Amino acid sequence: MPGRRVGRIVEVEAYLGPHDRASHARAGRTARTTPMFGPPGRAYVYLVYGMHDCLNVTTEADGTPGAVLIRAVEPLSGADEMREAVADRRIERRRTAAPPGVDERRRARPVPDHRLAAGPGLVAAAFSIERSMTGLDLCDPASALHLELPPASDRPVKPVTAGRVGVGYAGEPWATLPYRFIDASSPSVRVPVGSARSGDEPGEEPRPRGRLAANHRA
DNA sequence: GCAAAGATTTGCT
DNA sequence: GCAAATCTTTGCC
Repeated sequence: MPGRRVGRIVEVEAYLGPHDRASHARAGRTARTTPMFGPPGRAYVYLVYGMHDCLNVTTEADGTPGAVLIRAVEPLSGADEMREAVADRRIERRRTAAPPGVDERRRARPVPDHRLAAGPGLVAAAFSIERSMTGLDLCDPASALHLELPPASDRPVKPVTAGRVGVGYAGEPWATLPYRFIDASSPSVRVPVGSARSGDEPGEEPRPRGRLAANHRA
């Protein structure tokens, strides 16, 4: 399928229920957080900082809140489509005129493939994800946006854990619990210093991994 | 009803 | 390295 955007999920963060002071579910079941309380495998897309959409995948049984934030994806195919989608969204969300020369400079020095979806807001932009996709069944291959299992031949994950980003307001222990999961083998992530190496011992079960795929056009 | 802060990215100093 | 851009949701009066 031409233009199909596919990438390897290389960084995620886990958000738990109301007891997790860093989770949106800390406010309980509200209009915004209702999807977090729904069935697993569905999309929960929210707006952060008034400008970026972020994709979460619900994880718990229906009635129990929990989700995983997709923080970074390494493009495997459709990189040009992603670049176009990111550029489109930047223009789309721009309310004030861009400084002169900015767009020209960007065209002259395009973002390298591995950085196209190297952040939660960029993942949404690169895959044309928006809040209206909340509730979408990401486990259904027919969904415009969905999760896929990689072939066994994929390079192995170098699992690393770290504290979640931007949740200092939650206080301890929530701000520093190792709920951020990184594949250090990817050029699309930056491994923080002092982060804990986890698993990856010989003979251990392969770590879960996955891909994000978009069939829809930008 | 209003004020504050936010699971971020970008561009300039 | 820092501050701006931008708007929704939550918390408190």
